[in-house]
Amino acid sequence: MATYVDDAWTALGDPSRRQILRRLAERPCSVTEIAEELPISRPAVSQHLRVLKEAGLVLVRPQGTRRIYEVDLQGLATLREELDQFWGRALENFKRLVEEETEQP
Amino acid sequence: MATYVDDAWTALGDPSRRQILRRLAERPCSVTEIAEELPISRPAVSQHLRVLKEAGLVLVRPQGTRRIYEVDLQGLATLREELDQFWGRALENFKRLVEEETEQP
DNA sequence: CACTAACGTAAGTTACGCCTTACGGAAACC
DNA sequence: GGTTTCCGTAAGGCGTAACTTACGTTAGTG
Repeated sequence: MATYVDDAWTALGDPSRRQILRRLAERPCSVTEIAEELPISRPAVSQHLRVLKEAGLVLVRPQGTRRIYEVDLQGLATLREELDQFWGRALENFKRLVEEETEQP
Repeated sequence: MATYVDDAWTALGDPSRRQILRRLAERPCSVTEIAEELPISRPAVSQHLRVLKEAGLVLVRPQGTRRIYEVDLQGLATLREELDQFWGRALENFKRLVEEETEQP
């Protein structure tokens, strides 16, 4: 269940994909629309969207000949939770270490 | 100021680096210590730690011949804030779209 | 002062990810 | 039915990131 999200981190490792996702966060739009605002070709955008889709970060909604992509809020929420958990654990261990140091200098 | 964090996302794009960071979140430890638990060589770990350090995700603390690495809570917090902002914006736009649709079907 | 342990870095190889062009298919429009 | 638009995928080139081995350095240890 969490194996899915690990790919989300890998997906966000690419600058172009982060830019695409940022774009989709503003409003859903088509492939061509995205490609026009990026310095890469349309097929390249298609491939990035495929990766983002497999990572559970975007959703597709066919509309005529066009395919409207949008952010998958659920996938994004899962990512946020994972980062939160990680952050919490790091903070815990940090506090614990500080306490141990003050107890035994 | 935010240029820094963008590299953090790239840094977390690598599975080995995520594993290293997870390890450091449990407790700070040395390079050799990390390498022993990973399927890669010690110099490889060194290189990963360098990337994580430049991304502002880890800190180094020399201790004798060893170098103790630990999670940089500040860098991690910045990352969390960025994700939070992004998530908030996506959620806003989603709500807005739903409202627009219900108003004009 | 050797000797060892722990580490960073350089050099080199290799594998993989990103991008391109080219092609084929599905839906609207005439 | 022909044409156009929009899109996904295949094939291939290419840069680079991730790893390895080899070496040099620094700090403890006897």
